[in-house]
Amino acid sequence: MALAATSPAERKPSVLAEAIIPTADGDFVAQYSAKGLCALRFPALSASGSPPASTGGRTITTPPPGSGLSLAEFKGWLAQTEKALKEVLSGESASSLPPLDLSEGTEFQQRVWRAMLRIAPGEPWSYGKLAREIGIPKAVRAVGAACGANPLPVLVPCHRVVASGGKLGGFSSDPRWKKRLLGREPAGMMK
DNA sequence: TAACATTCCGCGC
DNA sequence: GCGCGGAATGTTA
Repeated sequence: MALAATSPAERKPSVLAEAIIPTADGDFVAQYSAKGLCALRFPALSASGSPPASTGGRTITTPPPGSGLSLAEFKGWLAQTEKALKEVLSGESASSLPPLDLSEGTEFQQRVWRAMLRIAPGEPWSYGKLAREIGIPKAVRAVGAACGANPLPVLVPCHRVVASGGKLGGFSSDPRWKKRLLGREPAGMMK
Protein backbone atom coordinates (compact mmCIF):
# COMPACT_ATOMS: atom_id res chain seq x y z
CA MET A 1 0.00 0.00 0.00
CA ALA A 2 0.97 3.57 -0.47
CA LEU A 3 3.04 5.49 1.98
CA ALA A 4 1.23 7.72 4.41
CA ALA A 5 1.22 11.30 3.27
CA THR A 6 0.94 12.88 6.68
CA SER A 7 3.94 13.21 8.92
CA PRO A 8 3.65 12.35 12.58
CA ALA A 9 3.93 15.91 13.83
CA GLU A 10 1.25 17.28 11.61
CA ARG A 11 -1.24 18.19 14.29
CA LYS A 12 -0.65 21.43 16.06
CA PRO A 13 -2.72 22.17 19.10
CA SER A 14 -4.87 25.22 18.56
CA VAL A 15 -4.23 27.97 21.04
CA LEU A 16 -7.39 28.87 22.89
CA ALA A 17 -5.99 31.20 25.49
CA GLU A 18 -2.91 33.29 25.98
CA ALA A 19 -1.62 35.09 29.04
CA ILE A 20 1.33 37.11 30.21
CA ILE A 21 3.12 35.90 33.31
CA PRO A 22 5.32 38.54 34.95
CA THR A 23 8.44 37.32 36.72
CA ALA A 24 11.64 38.82 38.00
CA ASP A 25 13.19 37.83 34.68
CA GLY A 26 10.64 39.53 32.51
CA ASP A 27 7.28 38.71 31.05
CA PHE A 28 6.66 35.19 29.89
CA VAL A 29 3.86 34.37 27.50
CA ALA A 30 1.92 31.17 28.09
CA GLN A 31 -0.37 29.63 25.52
CA TYR A 32 -3.03 27.06 26.27
CA SER A 33 -4.97 24.56 24.26
CA ALA A 34 -7.93 22.52 25.43
CA LYS A 35 -5.52 19.95 26.83
CA GLY A 36 -3.29 22.24 28.80
CA LEU A 37 -0.25 24.43 28.46
CA CYS A 38 1.03 24.00 24.94
CA ALA A 39 3.63 26.73 24.54
CA LEU A 40 5.71 29.07 26.60
CA ARG A 41 7.70 31.99 25.29
CA PHE A 42 10.19 33.81 27.38
CA PRO A 43 11.17 37.46 27.11
CA ALA A 44 13.99 38.48 24.86
CA LEU A 45 17.11 39.59 26.64
CA SER A 46 18.44 43.01 25.88
CA ALA A 47 21.94 43.44 24.58
CA SER A 48 23.20 44.05 28.09
CA GLY A 49 21.62 40.84 29.28
CA SER A 50 19.04 42.43 31.52
CA PRO A 51 15.46 41.31 31.15
CA PRO A 52 12.88 43.86 29.97
CA ALA A 53 10.65 45.52 32.53
CA SER A 54 7.39 43.92 33.46
CA THR A 55 4.24 45.26 31.89
CA GLY A 56 2.17 43.95 34.77
CA GLY A 57 0.60 40.56 34.14
CA ARG A 58 -2.53 40.62 32.13
CA THR A 59 -4.39 38.15 30.04
CA ILE A 60 -4.23 38.66 26.34
CA THR A 61 -6.81 36.13 25.26
CA THR A 62 -9.37 34.19 27.26
CA PRO A 63 -10.80 30.91 26.06
CA PRO A 64 -14.02 31.35 24.09
CA PRO A 65 -17.13 29.60 25.49
CA GLY A 66 -17.69 26.11 24.19
CA SER A 67 -14.09 25.81 23.07
CA GLY A 68 -13.38 22.90 25.34
CA LEU A 69 -11.56 25.06 27.84
CA SER A 70 -13.53 26.79 30.56
CA LEU A 71 -12.49 30.09 31.99
CA ALA A 72 -12.24 28.65 35.47
CA GLU A 73 -9.97 25.87 34.30
CA PHE A 74 -7.84 28.29 32.39
CA LYS A 75 -7.40 30.43 35.46
CA GLY A 76 -6.40 27.41 37.47
CA TRP A 77 -3.81 26.39 34.91
CA LEU A 78 -2.50 29.91 34.74
CA ALA A 79 -2.03 30.04 38.50
CA GLN A 80 -0.19 26.72 38.43
CA THR A 81 1.95 27.82 35.56
CA GLU A 82 2.91 31.03 37.30
CA LYS A 83 3.80 29.25 40.51
CA ALA A 84 5.82 26.56 38.77
CA LEU A 85 7.57 29.09 36.60
CA LYS A 86 8.72 31.17 39.54
CA GLU A 87 9.89 28.09 41.37
CA VAL A 88 12.04 26.98 38.49
CA LEU A 89 13.36 30.49 37.95
CA SER A 90 14.52 30.59 41.55
CA GLY A 91 16.54 27.44 41.06
CA GLU A 92 14.13 24.86 42.40
CA SER A 93 12.10 22.15 40.78
CA ALA A 94 8.44 22.85 40.21
CA SER A 95 6.33 21.46 43.03
CA SER A 96 3.37 21.07 40.71
CA LEU A 97 2.84 21.61 37.02
CA PRO A 98 -0.27 22.46 35.02
CA PRO A 99 -1.41 19.90 32.43
CA LEU A 100 1.03 19.96 29.56
CA ASP A 101 -0.14 19.60 26.00
CA LEU A 102 2.77 17.99 24.25
CA SER A 103 0.72 16.64 21.38
CA GLU A 104 2.58 18.68 18.82
CA GLY A 105 5.70 16.63 19.31
CA THR A 106 6.50 13.21 17.96
CA GLU A 107 6.57 10.23 20.25
CA PHE A 108 10.32 10.41 20.47
CA GLN A 109 10.25 14.08 21.37
CA GLN A 110 7.64 13.59 24.04
CA ARG A 111 9.78 10.86 25.47
CA VAL A 112 12.71 13.22 25.68
CA TRP A 113 10.67 16.02 27.20
CA ARG A 114 9.14 13.74 29.78
CA ALA A 115 12.56 12.50 30.75
CA MET A 116 13.72 16.06 31.16
CA LEU A 117 10.96 16.75 33.65
CA ARG A 118 12.69 14.30 35.96
CA ILE A 119 15.92 16.26 36.04
CA ALA A 120 16.62 17.60 39.50
CA PRO A 121 18.05 21.08 39.92
CA GLY A 122 21.74 21.22 40.59
CA GLU A 123 22.47 18.07 38.70
CA PRO A 124 22.61 18.92 35.02
CA TRP A 125 22.41 16.00 32.62
CA SER A 126 24.31 15.57 29.43
CA TYR A 127 22.69 14.84 26.11
CA GLY A 128 24.35 11.47 26.26
CA LYS A 129 22.87 10.62 29.62
CA LEU A 130 19.46 11.74 28.50
CA ALA A 131 19.71 9.61 25.38
CA ARG A 132 20.69 6.66 27.49
CA GLU A 133 17.80 7.32 29.83
CA ILE A 134 15.22 6.98 27.08
CA GLY A 135 16.80 3.76 25.89
CA ILE A 136 18.65 4.93 22.80
CA PRO A 137 22.19 5.73 23.95
CA LYS A 138 23.43 6.68 20.52
CA ALA A 139 20.65 9.09 19.72
CA VAL A 140 22.47 11.92 21.44
CA ARG A 141 22.08 14.17 18.49
CA ALA A 142 18.44 13.37 18.07
CA VAL A 143 17.98 14.24 21.72
CA GLY A 144 19.55 17.59 21.07
CA ALA A 145 17.14 18.14 18.22
CA ALA A 146 14.25 17.23 20.49
CA CYS A 147 15.44 19.75 23.05
CA GLY A 148 15.42 22.39 20.38
CA ALA A 149 11.84 21.52 19.57
CA ASN A 150 10.80 21.84 23.19
CA PRO A 151 7.73 24.12 23.28
CA LEU A 152 7.94 24.68 27.02
CA PRO A 153 11.38 25.98 27.94
CA VAL A 154 12.17 26.52 31.63
CA LEU A 155 9.21 24.43 32.76
CA VAL A 156 10.61 21.51 30.86
CA PRO A 157 14.15 22.10 32.10
CA CYS A 158 15.90 21.92 28.78
CA HIS A 159 18.46 24.35 30.16
CA ARG A 160 19.69 21.66 32.54
CA VAL A 161 20.81 19.52 29.65
CA VAL A 162 24.38 20.38 28.77
CA ALA A 163 27.04 18.92 26.55
CA SER A 164 29.61 16.62 28.04
CA GLY A 165 33.07 17.85 28.89
CA GLY A 166 31.76 20.88 30.75
CA LYS A 167 30.61 22.56 27.57
CA LEU A 168 27.39 24.48 27.69
CA GLY A 169 25.80 23.21 24.55
CA GLY A 170 23.37 25.14 22.47
CA PHE A 171 20.09 26.87 23.04
CA SER A 172 17.28 27.74 20.70
CA SER A 173 16.49 31.31 21.56
CA ASP A 174 19.29 32.79 23.60
CA PRO A 175 22.26 30.96 25.07
CA ARG A 176 22.29 33.65 27.73
CA TRP A 177 19.11 32.28 29.18
CA LYS A 178 20.69 28.89 29.55
CA LYS A 179 23.68 30.29 31.35
CA ARG A 180 21.53 32.57 33.47
CA LEU A 181 19.23 29.76 34.55
CA LEU A 182 22.07 27.35 35.21
CA GLY A 183 23.75 29.95 37.36
CA ARG A 184 20.86 29.73 39.77
CA GLU A 185 21.07 26.01 40.25
CA PRO A 186 22.04 25.18 43.83
CA ALA A 187 25.05 23.11 42.96
CA GLY A 188 26.27 25.51 40.34
CA MET A 189 28.49 22.91 38.80
CA MET A 190 29.08 25.11 35.85
CA LYS A 191 32.21 27.04 36.48
C1' DT B 1 18.47 13.91 1.39
C1' DA B 2 20.40 17.24 4.43
C1' DA B 3 20.62 19.19 8.87
C1' DC B 4 21.13 19.01 14.00
C1' DA B 5 21.27 22.44 21.05
C1' DT B 6 26.49 15.62 20.31
C1' DT B 7 29.95 12.35 21.22
C1' DC B 8 34.07 9.78 20.66
C1' DC B 9 38.79 8.86 19.04
C1' DG B 10 43.29 9.95 17.38
C1' DC B 11 46.88 13.49 16.86
C1' DG B 12 49.87 17.10 17.89
C1' DC B 13 51.27 20.48 21.05
C1' DG C 1 45.74 18.09 29.63
C1' DC C 2 43.57 20.84 25.80
C1' DG C 3 42.15 21.81 21.20
C1' DC C 4 41.12 20.46 16.47
C1' DG C 5 39.28 17.60 12.68
C1' DG C 6 36.61 13.82 11.17
C1' DA C 7 33.40 9.96 11.63
C1' DA C 8 29.40 7.83 13.66
C1' DT C 9 24.64 7.91 15.02
C1' DG C 10 19.10 8.62 15.32
C1' DT C 11 15.35 11.72 14.29
C1' DT C 12 13.13 15.32 11.69
C1' DA C 13 11.38 18.43 7.89
